[in-house]
Amino acid sequence: MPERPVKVRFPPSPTGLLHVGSARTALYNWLYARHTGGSLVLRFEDTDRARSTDDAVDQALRVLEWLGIDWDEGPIRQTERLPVYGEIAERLVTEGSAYRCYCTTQELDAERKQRQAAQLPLIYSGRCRDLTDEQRAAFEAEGRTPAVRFRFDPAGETVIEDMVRGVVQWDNALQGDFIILRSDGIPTYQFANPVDDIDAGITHVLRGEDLLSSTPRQLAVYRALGAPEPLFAHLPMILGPDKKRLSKRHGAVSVEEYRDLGYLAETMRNYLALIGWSFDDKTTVMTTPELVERFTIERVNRSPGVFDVAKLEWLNGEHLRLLEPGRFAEELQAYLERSGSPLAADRERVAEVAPVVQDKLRVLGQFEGFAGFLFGPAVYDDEAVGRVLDDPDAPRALESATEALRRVVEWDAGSIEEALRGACEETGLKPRVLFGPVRIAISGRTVAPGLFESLVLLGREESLERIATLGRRFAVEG
RNA sequence: GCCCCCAUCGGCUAGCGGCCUAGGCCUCCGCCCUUUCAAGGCGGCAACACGGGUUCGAAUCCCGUUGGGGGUACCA
Repeated sequence: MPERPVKVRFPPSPTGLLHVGSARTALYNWLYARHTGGSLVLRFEDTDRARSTDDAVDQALRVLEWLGIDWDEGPIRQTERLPVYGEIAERLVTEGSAYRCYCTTQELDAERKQRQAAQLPLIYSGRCRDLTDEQRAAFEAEGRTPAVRFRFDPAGETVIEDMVRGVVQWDNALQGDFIILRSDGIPTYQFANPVDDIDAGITHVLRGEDLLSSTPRQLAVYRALGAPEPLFAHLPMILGPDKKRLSKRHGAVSVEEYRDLGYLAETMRNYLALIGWSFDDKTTVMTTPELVERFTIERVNRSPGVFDVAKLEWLNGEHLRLLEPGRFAEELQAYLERSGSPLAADRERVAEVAPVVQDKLRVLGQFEGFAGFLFGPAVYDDEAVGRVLDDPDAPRALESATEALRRVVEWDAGSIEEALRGACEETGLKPRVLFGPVRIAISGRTVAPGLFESLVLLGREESLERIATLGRRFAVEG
């Protein structure tokens, strides 16, 4: 095989939301193209007119953009190239590599049922393989519109050397003649896919393992057309926690959902790369440039992998912490805007608060609940408040904290900490006993950013106000 | 039914005949730190599916079994 520069492609069918499995395939193709200095072609396989939608195309484009996966050619749509497939199919018919098939769906179904019962492989019988001109004319006269079938030579076997699976072979007798052009003239995947790959000069086909068994048919098209064959790399499937094919049943399955939950694109690239590929025995957290530099097909593994949200979440925390503080604030702001959060309006505040939450969040979506009290009135969690009300030391804690905070001269984290620790000594209360009620008083919850930083951001007046408000509840309820 | 692929801790994986009393990461469980939570530090539980071979030696090679996945469409 002559050396050609690497050219890969990502050909989703726009029939729904872009799945994490498809995204992983897109990522691998992109990483391979970038790693090798090759190019990536984006193509929408929309020959299933019933299920393909423009919305799905737009959505895929948006996801790819968000993921930072860019392409060098396209996007092209197969429905824009219909005449091309028609011409090539016609050529194959003329050359004898394909023929018109007049069988109806009902006839085909009946045939299949028979074979099923006889425990035979479910392939087309070849009934229309060698029709005479008279027979064809008769069918036409009946009003039947033919589909075009590829004449698959049943002799011998098809062998490929898959880049991840090694040698894989199939008995050609078990392939059967497959349809390349439906009776309405629209090409099938088995045909349009290789035709486009040939036209684009694709050198490597990296795709999901679910497409492995369609390889012999596509290769047959390459051969019939006398085109140079690509190298194949079939990637392991991504499974749900129950080891079944990942689907909506398993929860979030589209990339967009993870984006909306507050995952970083950087995290998705890192995580997706790790299902089915590894750099070595100890590297987990990788930036995208590192991924590009390190990605090779040789290290792609063969076995299917389970999509593990827990690890994805952990990894997102890692990437959040890796962000330079300014970038973190930007990501946070962008996320809040995109998700329509009211907090997004106060950009300055977001920038102020960002530093105190950067090392605590795992996903950006936690921000509102975590730091919302710094943007407006605290939302009091009943359980947290109950904890304070049940605490016999709480009134004293709130009181002494109030006094200490009143005395603070410079309202900064250091001075506040000093003052509150002083209050601990005066009252003899342990830090956790004294700080706990204060935290709940100002934030409404037990889980929040650092106490001192929060007090600084809230300001003295508001802080004291909130502490007093909670204190008053002892009079009423306590 | 038929064809193809796969098989290491609960999950992601390292391992490409001796370096393996099987390593890393996530999860989980302890402990430490501490201002709750988170983060961080330390430690722990936990796997070569099974059965035959080959070999001086097998997680690594071969065969079979079992299990899982995919395909078998005028879907892609």
